[in-house]
Amino acid sequence: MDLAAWKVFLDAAEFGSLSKVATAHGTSQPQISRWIRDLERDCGGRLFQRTGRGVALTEFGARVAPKVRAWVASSEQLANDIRTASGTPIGNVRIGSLPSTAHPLLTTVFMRLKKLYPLVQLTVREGQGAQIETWLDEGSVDLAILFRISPKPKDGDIYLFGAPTYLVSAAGDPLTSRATVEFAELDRLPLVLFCRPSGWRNHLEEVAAKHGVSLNAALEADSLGMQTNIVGAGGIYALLGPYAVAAASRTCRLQASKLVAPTVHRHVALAMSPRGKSTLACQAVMRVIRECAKPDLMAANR
Amino acid sequence: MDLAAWKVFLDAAEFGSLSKVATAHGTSQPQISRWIRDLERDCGGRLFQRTGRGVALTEFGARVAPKVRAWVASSEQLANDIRTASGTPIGNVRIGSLPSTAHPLLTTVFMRLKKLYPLVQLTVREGQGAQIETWLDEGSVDLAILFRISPKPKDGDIYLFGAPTYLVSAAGDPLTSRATVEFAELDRLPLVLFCRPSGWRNHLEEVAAKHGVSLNAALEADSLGMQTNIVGAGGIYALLGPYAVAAASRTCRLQASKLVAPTVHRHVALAMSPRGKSTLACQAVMRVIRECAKPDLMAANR
DNA sequence: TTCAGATATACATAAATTGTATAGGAGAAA
DNA sequence: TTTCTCCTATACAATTTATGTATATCTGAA
Repeated sequence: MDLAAWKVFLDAAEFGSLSKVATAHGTSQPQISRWIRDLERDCGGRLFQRTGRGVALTEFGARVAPKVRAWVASSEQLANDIRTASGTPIGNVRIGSLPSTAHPLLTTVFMRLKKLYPLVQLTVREGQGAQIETWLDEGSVDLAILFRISPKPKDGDIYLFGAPTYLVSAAGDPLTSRATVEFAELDRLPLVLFCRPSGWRNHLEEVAAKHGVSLNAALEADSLGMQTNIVGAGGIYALLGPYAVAAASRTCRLQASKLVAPTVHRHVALAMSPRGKSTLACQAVMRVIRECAKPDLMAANR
Repeated sequence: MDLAAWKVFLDAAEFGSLSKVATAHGTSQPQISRWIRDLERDCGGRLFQRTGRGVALTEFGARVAPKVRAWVASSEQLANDIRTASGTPIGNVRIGSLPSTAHPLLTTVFMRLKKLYPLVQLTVREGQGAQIETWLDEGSVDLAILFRISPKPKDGDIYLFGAPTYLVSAAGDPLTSRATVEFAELDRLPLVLFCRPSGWRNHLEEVAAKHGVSLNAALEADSLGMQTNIVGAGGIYALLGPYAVAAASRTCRLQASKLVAPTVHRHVALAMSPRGKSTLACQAVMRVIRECAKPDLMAANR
């Protein structure tokens, strides 16, 4: 009764493909093939029918799948119970984060965590907003740090701090030489924007429409590095948060001006996966993140 | 959540000693030590307190032990369910057997089993009567083949066939030259008998007392091989069943005479462990054993 | 303080797991 | 039907992991 192998079995039953399971688990396809073979050897019967286009549960496989599902759930429940009972946060916590906030916030979190809870292991995946949300829903990350637009937290989200939006250009650009720039000035300005679908992109378009401003998406790029370099070359502008500006400034000589009238505000939020197991380790990481996100600490790190 | 490791944990909690667990599992002590260490690493807390005279559960260990016990039970339950659902007998079946009946009965069983149910793996342990009963009670064997004296089966035992008792001597001995020998003739005869405690030994003594015969235990030996060789050297007699006689005859030149007036009868019985899991494999093995024990087949193999 | 009995560690060896490359098959499309 | 494509299974080499032996270390008892 190998827990990992049976979890693979359940995944394979769901995906209908060993290759996809291999990708999802970050391993090779032959490996999955062997694990399933071993399970079948131990059971004395075929669990899957190989169809040349993937795998499908046999009648036997379908019969045991629900029992296995229940057992896997109870096993993970027990693992959590034990770790909770130990009183020491331990285990792996997976965080999905925006590239811009990964550093320095998560760097600080990591250092602090190592000191306070050395047994907690952090896994950080970087991604764009929509992808991080997908990860959260799938349960492939436990926590996420992302932008929220709504002024009030919901779904158990915790708002860490607000993030105004800056118009970013190459150094020396007259438009961004002042401390602030009005939203209306964005009209027909060549912008590099994030690819759709993006909640942030939608929000920008909405605000623009409300103010009769037409956004000119000269380029769509999800890569922050690419946005940065394009903007650095001059003649094109980006709309970024403070972290992204700070990070980008280390690479190119840039100049940023705060967007006002209206200010476009986002919130950096800490979100939990709805499928999340609320382990001690997870709680500890959340606690540390909130501590590290205190404004005074942030200022010191910025 | 490694099932095997947690079973070791439970055993260690019961025995209070890693060394004993190692012996019971047929592995080395450092191995057990490492498994426990790994469990403790994964849990984030000490499960055992090392006392210099073994190990004792910590408060934490005591707290998780019942949950682990329940989970281990449910896991094994599931394993059985799955194998039963497969419809194919599979898995390991452990049989405790008397040395005398291990061959040829179990040899035949093994061959037949391999043909009918190739996925069933047999583990045969040989031992004396009392030890086999211990194994049955402990659950360290699933099935046992042993002697029963009572004329009627009980406890779910299945009687395979009757086994009369023979007086065995070296070849050429006048006392055993006839086909039968009367019980009364055993009086003061130098005998090699099985060690106490032994149900068989007790039964012999009882019968002897009832007939006013005094048994002379010139030697007590549980080893069948030793009994055989001693008897083969002459001047001393043994009381054995037909299988033992047949097996011994292949080693030494012996002569056997059936004990009568009264005949002392035992039954070769198939017993199940009270803690036994009635798997398909176990049922298959029992079926095959009963088939192989049919008198006509036995005669052909004798 | 010494001794007996137990667990932990070091290291060499044996075994298993894993990934890459490749072969073999079953459906889909022409 | 035939070809093509996508997927699973197998061979093999390299690495990692697990295991046993010998030994060190520790704790409680006399």
